Amino acid sequence: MGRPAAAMRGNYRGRPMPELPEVEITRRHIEPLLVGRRIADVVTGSPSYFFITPPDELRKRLRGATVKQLERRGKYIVGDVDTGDSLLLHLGMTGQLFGSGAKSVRLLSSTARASLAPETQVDFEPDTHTHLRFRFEDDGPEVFFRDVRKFGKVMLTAQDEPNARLDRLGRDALTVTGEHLFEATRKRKTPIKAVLLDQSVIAGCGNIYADEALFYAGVRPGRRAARVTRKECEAIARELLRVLTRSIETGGSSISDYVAPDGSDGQYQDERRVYARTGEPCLVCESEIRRKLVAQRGTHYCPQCQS
DNA sequence: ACCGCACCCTGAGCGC
DNA sequence: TGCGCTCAGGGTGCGG
Repeated sequence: MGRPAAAMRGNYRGRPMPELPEVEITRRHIEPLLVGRRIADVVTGSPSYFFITPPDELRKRLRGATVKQLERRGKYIVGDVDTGDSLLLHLGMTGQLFGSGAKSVRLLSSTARASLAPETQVDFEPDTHTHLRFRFEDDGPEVFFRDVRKFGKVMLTAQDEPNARLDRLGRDALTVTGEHLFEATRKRKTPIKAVLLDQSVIAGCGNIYADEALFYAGVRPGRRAARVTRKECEAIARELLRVLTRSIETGGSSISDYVAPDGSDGQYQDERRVYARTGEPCLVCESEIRRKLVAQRGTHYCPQCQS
C-alpha cells in the first residue's frame, strides 16, 4: 500500500491525453460517420473558449454541407467540406468525438462510473460538456464532440486561405527522421523534450510519447537539445516512430471492442516504461523512475538508463 | 529568433 | 462526510 503522496502525484489516472495515436484512432473511427453524409443541422453549446468560430456562424456555414474527406495533421482532425471550407477539430486534453451509437461507461464521470460494473453499457445522453452535435439528412447516427475542459477547439476556415494553426505545424511525427531532428536541435538551448513537444518541429508528439521515446533512446529529457548527438537524434526519431505506430496498432485493435472512440482506451497504457510510473522500478534496471518538471510538463525518466 | 511562463478549464484526489 | 485546495495538460500569446 502506502506509497507516499508525493510519489503518487502526477501518476497515471487512466485517461491519456489525446496525442497523435489517439487522434488518428478517433479520425479513423469518425470518418465513416462523417464523410459523405449531408449535414442537416449542427447543435452547438454556448460561445466559449472552445469555439474559435462562433457557434452561430458554425451552424450557418455547416448546414447543408458535406464533409468530403477527413485527414489528420499533427493533432488536428481536418475535414474537407464541399462548401470550400475546412473544418478543424482539436481534441485538446479531454476532447471526445464519437457517434450517437456509442455505449460506454467511459463516457461518464468517474463518480457515475463507480456505481456501475465496468462492462456496463449505457446510452450516451448529450450533457453540458457536449459542445457540438452533427445531425444528418439521412437520419442515421449523430456525431458528438464532448470536451469537459474546453481545451479542445473547433473552427471553420476557407480552404484557399492560409491557416496559421496548420501552417505552423512541422513534419508529422509519423514521418520524423533523425536528420530532421538533428537539424532542428542544433541551435536550441532548450531541453530536448521541449523540442519534441514543439508542434512546429514535430507535429503530433505529446507528453507521454516524448517521455517514452526518450527512455528507449536513453536520453535524459532535460538535456540541452544542441547537446544531443546525431546518433541519439536518430535513436529518438526511431523510437518515437515505433511507440506511436505501436500505439495506433494496439489502440486500433481494441477500438472495435468497446465502440466509443474516445481515444482513451488503447492498450498502450500497459506498455508504458516511464510515463506516470514515478517511484516504481525501471523495468530494465529496477532503479526508481523519477519525475521532474521539464518545459513546464510533468516528465518521467530513469536516472540509470538515460543520460 | 528563442525561451520561459501565464492563461484558458474542470474533475480527481488529497488533507483536514 | 464533505469542503476546499492543488494539480494536470496543449496550444497560444506575450514579455524579456
